[in-house]
Amino acid sequence: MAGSGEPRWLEKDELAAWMSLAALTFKLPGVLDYQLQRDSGLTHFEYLVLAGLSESPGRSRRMSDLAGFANGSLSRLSHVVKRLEQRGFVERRPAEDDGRITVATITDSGYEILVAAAPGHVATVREYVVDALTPEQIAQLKVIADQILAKIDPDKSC
Amino acid sequence: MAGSGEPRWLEKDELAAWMSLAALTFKLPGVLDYQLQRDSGLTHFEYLVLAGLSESPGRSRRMSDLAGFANGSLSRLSHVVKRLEQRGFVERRPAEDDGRITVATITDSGYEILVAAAPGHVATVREYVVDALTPEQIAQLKVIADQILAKIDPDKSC
DNA sequence: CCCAGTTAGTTGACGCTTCAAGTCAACTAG
DNA sequence: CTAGTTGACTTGAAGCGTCAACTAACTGGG
Repeated sequence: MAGSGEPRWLEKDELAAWMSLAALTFKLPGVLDYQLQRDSGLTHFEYLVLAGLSESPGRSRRMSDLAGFANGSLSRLSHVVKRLEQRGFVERRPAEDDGRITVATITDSGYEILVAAAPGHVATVREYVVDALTPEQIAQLKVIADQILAKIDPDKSC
Repeated sequence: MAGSGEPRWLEKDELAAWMSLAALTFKLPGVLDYQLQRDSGLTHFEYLVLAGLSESPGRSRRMSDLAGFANGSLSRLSHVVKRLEQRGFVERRPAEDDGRITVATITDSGYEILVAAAPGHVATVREYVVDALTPEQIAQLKVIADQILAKIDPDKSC
């Protein structure tokens, strides 16, 4: 698909909204990563991985789950978890009942890093996103983002 | 900043909206890049660079301008333009009046690539973003994104 | 049982982005 | 006019993500 004939061009306001969204997807990750990296030595993705583990039963989660939670590919997660393991923030071991499955667990030192990183990260999210919007806009944003996400992967119902 | 005392935690719905937006900023770029790469051998950033040049007077623009337009750092742009130049899609030369300035120009072959890429790209934007939303939501999205962007770089008024 | 097929995860190479350092041109004060 | 500073890029190295290939473990039909 995506190439047959002449697709409907974007209206002026559609284009403007898209350009704003595109700018956002380029710039927001940079802001988040910069703050986390500077203050805690973590990327946003690493933060999400640690956060995902910390709020799971037994502070553990299988790789595929975690990848879904952190919005990344399994391959990406595998690389990241290897590095986090080398830094002593997580551990990995195969599941007992199914040897194909790898279960990652956050360590105490990983948990400490996460707890130390959280306030600054939350403050940044607040500063750039939440406090920039009205409560009504926050509600709108969630609906909008979820509708787009539903198009991207239709299954993963949240 | 971003670390003094105990910052206000996120409310449940604030957190939910943020997680949706975060998921979006992780996944949307992948979708866009994938389509453009597969169908035209371009990244979204490269596409924006070519598009920015094509709609500028003389099909030319100085590097800093272009970096701002394409939402990237000057360094990133410099690398990308070098590669695009090697592929024959753009040319570079110093400005006549100020030798520090580099002016990039899209070539005919670059323009062809862009024109060939555009329909598929627009169709993708339509499929995943524009058609997922109501006209009202599109208007909301623009306002929301612009407000967040204004926090990120307060000067760059559009 | 056993082998083909599927599922889960890992790995290495390659390309891209970032960061810090470097270049060169243009002001600017003495 | 020249020494120092600022501005506009460019460059190289280092780190991260993606893709394709690979390994290992389970599953299911014959």
